[in-house]
Amino acid sequence: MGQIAADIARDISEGRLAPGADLNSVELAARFATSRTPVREALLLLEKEGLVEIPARRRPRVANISISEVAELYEIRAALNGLMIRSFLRAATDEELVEMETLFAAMTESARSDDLPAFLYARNRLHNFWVDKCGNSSLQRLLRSWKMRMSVSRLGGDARNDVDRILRDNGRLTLACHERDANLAEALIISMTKFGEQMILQQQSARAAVAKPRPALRKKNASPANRA
Amino acid sequence: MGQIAADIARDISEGRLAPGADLNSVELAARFATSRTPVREALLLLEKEGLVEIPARRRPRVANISISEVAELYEIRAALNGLMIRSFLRAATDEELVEMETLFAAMTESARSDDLPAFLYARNRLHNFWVDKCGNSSLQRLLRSWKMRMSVSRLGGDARNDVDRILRDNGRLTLACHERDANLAEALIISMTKFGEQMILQQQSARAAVAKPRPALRKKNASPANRA
DNA sequence: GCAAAGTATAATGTCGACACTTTTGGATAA
DNA sequence: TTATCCAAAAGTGTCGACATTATACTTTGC
Repeated sequence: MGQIAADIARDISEGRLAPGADLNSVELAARFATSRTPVREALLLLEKEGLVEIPARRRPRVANISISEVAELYEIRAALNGLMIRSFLRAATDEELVEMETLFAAMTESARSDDLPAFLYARNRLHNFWVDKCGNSSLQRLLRSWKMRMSVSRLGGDARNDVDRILRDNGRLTLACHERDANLAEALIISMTKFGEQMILQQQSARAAVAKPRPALRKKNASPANRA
Repeated sequence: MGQIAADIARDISEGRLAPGADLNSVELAARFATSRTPVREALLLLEKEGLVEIPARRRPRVANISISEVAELYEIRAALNGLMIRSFLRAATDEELVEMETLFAAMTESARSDDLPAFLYARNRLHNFWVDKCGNSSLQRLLRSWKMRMSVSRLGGDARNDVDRILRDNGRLTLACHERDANLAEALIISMTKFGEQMILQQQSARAAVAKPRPALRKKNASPANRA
């Protein structure tokens, strides 16, 4: 992906650019020390990824994912994750299964030492491992491009409460993979994906309750976030 | 989608632009009576859809889908179609099921009168109906954008031999939907999707055997197809 | 004081131009 | 002939400029 698009995508999915934030090409061009053309290209790319909305003739902004859309996306993601883990088990060598268990061990370890960032990182590594080794490059691209859209401002949060559950689920899935039980692995990852959806929805409603004294339309000066 | 992108996409998926055909932005800009900027935008869009390849600094060309990629895409498509038909059955009203049967009746009718184009059109209408009514707009977008990539030069062909099979399969699926048997419907549509894959692969190898006296690299004048 | 209308500012989408790279096609050498 | 090199032609990616359209601010009327 283009460097500019990747940068903006990261800013969005790591929460530095909130949903609705202004993405006018002039400011971005200045920020990236380039003309508007490559910026426009990047924004169009991100629009297709679903991270950005570009209403005709209006300024692009960070996409605002509705509750119902979250549900839609997670339903698709659950199905694709199921296919992914099946493909993984079909393609994986025994050595790779061992590698997988090493990755899970890292999760366990950081959970034991109460290191939340390390734990989330380890979980990511494990999941990415499955994706990378599933042997279906189109599926990889699809899942990766959606990961961004999903993980929008997910990290941090109050994931601490869920560490146990996440650890347990991933342990089960790792075991199922170890035993090459594709049906079980599929069922597990689908259930896990749906649990992830619940977490997102909770967070979203919590956020909506706290940070919305007003409908937030028609503000005087919009999004002072990226004012140098 | 942009008008230009849609036009080019149609030319590709209906076979007027063969895989590998040149898509340089100058000619396209002339053809669409515009500057290169909107053309470039369209090509980038189509690249993301998978219909076009744009090597850096080189001329864009119609994407060439490899055998293994076909397999990958169909595996994903099978899973998504399964989800789609489930979602359809969850969302569909009884009236819509009646409408569905009307559409299937049209298929039967055109098969009886040996009208192949009408038959394929009716099949498309039925399938699009399911997609349109599945109630998951993200899934709709995804399936639609892939349909193009799949149906690349599919129509016509020797589908005549397969009319019976297609009719039978769609009949079964329609019936399963009528009875709201989601599990059966899913199994059927997955099997149908895989059959579609077989057809594509057959056609592709047939074509490869016939139309490839040479590796087709380094030709003197490439693709005189779009010379006005 | 508040809403509506009007004006000024700012951003969009498209264009033609430019420097640089790839491709073409021919000239040269083996 | 066939391969290698070189110059001319063509194409790419990026830029700044422009007309058009949206937004922000100010003035006007109530």
